[in-house]
Amino acid sequence: MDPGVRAQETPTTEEMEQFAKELKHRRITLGFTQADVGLALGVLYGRMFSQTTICRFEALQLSFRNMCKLRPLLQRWLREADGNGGLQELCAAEGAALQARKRRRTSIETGARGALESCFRRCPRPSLPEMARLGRELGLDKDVVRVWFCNRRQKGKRSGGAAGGAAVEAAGGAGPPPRSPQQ
DNA sequence: ATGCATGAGCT
DNA sequence: GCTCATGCATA
Repeated sequence: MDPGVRAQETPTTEEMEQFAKELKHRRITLGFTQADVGLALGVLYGRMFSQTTICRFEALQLSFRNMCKLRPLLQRWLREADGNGGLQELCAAEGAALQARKRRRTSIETGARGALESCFRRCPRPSLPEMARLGRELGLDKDVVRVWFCNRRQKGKRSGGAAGGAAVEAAGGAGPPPRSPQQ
């Protein structure tokens, strides 16, 4: 009764950093851009990823759990890519992306950003009324403020660079995530 | 490389 | 509404 094959074990932070570094190096050596890799994953798995995601993976700027999910795919891409003689321009253009969307990116003034950061330090999770008030003071829409706080919290959960935090979890039974009763 | 945003899933 | 995974748009 030898399990032999164990259910996917959680890689250590060191292994993850090592892999991210190797991926980036080989990717560049093979002459691929981050966008190329994202597209290749689409061809190999039917699941495409953006340049942004590949960039964040290499920089360890995703949550540890997210990194664990993407690693197997990137590992296989690495195998395919360098096992091919080292130079293949597969999947050049998948029918030329048809971009009809033109979403605009809101730009928050430097001053307002500083104010938001100050508030975040005091309270990372302000209530809706408070965010609305803050928005009024800064001349920002309440939803812009709400989204800003959401994104700010996410940044604090990144793997790389984030030291002193809890990058290790789920090792046989993680307790229930602490949930604060929001209104 | 990174800021602001969307959408799914959960509570 | 929040968290989480993900990406368009832009610095």
